[in-house]
Amino acid sequence: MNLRDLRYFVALADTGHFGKAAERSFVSQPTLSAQIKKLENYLGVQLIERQPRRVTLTEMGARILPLARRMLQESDEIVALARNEHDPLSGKLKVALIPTIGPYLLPLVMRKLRKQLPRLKLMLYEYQTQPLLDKLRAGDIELGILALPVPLDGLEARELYQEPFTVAVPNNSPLAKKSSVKVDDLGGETLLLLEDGHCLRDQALDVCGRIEARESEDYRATSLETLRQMVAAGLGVTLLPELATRGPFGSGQGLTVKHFSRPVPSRTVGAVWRKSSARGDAVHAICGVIEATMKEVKK
Amino acid sequence: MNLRDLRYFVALADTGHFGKAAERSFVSQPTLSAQIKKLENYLGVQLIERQPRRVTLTEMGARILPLARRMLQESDEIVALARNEHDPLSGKLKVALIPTIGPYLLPLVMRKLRKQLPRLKLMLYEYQTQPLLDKLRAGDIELGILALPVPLDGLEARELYQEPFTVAVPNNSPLAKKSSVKVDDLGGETLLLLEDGHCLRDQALDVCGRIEARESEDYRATSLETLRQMVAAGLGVTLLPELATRGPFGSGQGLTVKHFSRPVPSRTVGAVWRKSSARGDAVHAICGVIEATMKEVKK
DNA sequence: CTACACCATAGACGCCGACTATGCTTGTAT
DNA sequence: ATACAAGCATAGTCGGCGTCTATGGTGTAG
Repeated sequence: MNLRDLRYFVALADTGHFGKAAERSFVSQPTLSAQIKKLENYLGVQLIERQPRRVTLTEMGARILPLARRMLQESDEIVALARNEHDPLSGKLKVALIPTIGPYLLPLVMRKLRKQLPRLKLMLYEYQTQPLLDKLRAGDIELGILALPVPLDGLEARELYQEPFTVAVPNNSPLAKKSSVKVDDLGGETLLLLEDGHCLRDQALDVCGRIEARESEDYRATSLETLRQMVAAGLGVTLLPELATRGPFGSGQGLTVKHFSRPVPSRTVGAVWRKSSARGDAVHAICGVIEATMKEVKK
Repeated sequence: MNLRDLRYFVALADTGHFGKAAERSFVSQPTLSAQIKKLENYLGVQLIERQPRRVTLTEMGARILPLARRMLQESDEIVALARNEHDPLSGKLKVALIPTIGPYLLPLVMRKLRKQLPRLKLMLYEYQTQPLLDKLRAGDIELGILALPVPLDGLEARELYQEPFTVAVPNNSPLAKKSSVKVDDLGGETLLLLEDGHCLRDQALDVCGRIEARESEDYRATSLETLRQMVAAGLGVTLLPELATRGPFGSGQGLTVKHFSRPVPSRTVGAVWRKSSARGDAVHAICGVIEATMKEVKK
């Protein structure tokens, strides 16, 4: 069966006239005639009664007509659905961010994202790097924002911005008063870190690898906020990504945030998506907005 | 858009594998691949994400999938509807009979019709000849049972049986006692007739045309039953079709039914339908049953 | 009775969808 | 690390279906 035949049939039922139905269907009369006959043949039922001056439906034709109409309407619905949302920058898009980026980056970019990509409905999730990559590969999410590099198998990545690390120290620490802090100055300090699974933990260890800072064995923070509390309590120092020290998250309450002097250690924040993803346009649009926002923020 | 493409799409969504979907659809893998691509192109939307080891739906694909399924299901419904009732001897069939035949013929044939054509749902109507022919031509009914001949424009007819006329006389009439009655014996009698529009009226006038029976001016019966009452009341005599004198409609209650001696006047009862009707098979099946029944009855 | 309206049939043609063969990319195994 | 296997895309070819124009056949109207 063919949708085209159903269209012919409906046109014929509407006009009651082969010639008019053919005209309305933009085909010749013999074409429509033959296709109707073929449809009848296929169904094994006569749909149309060819009366001399008029064409009417048989009982079976009358029963099939509303079904045919519904099918055609649904076919139009599919086309409309696809064509209307044909815009690649519309529809739902599932985005995941790692915990050390999400809460600090989103406030900066969400308003701009909503404004510049108003038809894109972002579904936001928060996963650590490994689960994020798993869900990305499984197709559960479309885009991940995390710290690069990560192993890319079938994935594509785009760097978004460099995020310097800062060091958070208790107010009473000697470091708090230094005008400039170098990585080497952290020698001998107790280093507070996030629990396993957070990439920031590995990045911090990497930054401090060469020096003699010892990690506290007793505490493994579950979030940057608890980590901040621990520093303020004087239990040690920690590295914080710069975005986590902005706005309401800055110094204060027993804690001082110091920027490193050059060479400033940093991490690369980027976007990751499946190479096969159908949402490449939307992904790059989002990346563009984030990049632009971060360039402004740096100024 | 093509239903075939939707079938391919659904198969692909079900299997998540081009090769398997092609196999399930009984086509080669490149064929299915190309048609899916064409469908995506037509809709202007990517439906499928081709991941290396697996095929998944895009968000738009997931939204379209249920619509596609519904369409295919409805297409199957149409086919099932047509194929199941593909039997020409099934479905509704609207049949009209004239008032002087219906009430007397139907009791004789209905049981046999129901038995031999059990899947045919007869919708019965009663109209006088002219309205019956009008409704037949208009397509409101499919089959008419009436007295032939009638003007056949685009109609087809089939004779079913000969129905002799009988004469109904009051018990106290001299005719009631005669062993045989000829048409000429009706000379001088008051002839009671149905009102205008009933063909039986014209047939009776035709039978009695040559003789000197005068029609009663005061009464025009609206049905054979009132006519019978009028005869029993001694107001005159009338012609009755034989079927209207059988079983519960015979002599009695002040009325005697006399058969004519040869040559017996009669009328031809037949079936009429549109030449273009799609229900020729059913019509002829019904005619066959009526014919057979009437042959048995005559014995 | 002739002319017209209207659907069906005939014959030709172009395009779509099908196939086989092969290429390309990715993941896997030795 | 290299070779193989899996899996979808591409290339090239072919047949059939849907389309057209021209014409036939039938019923209606003037």
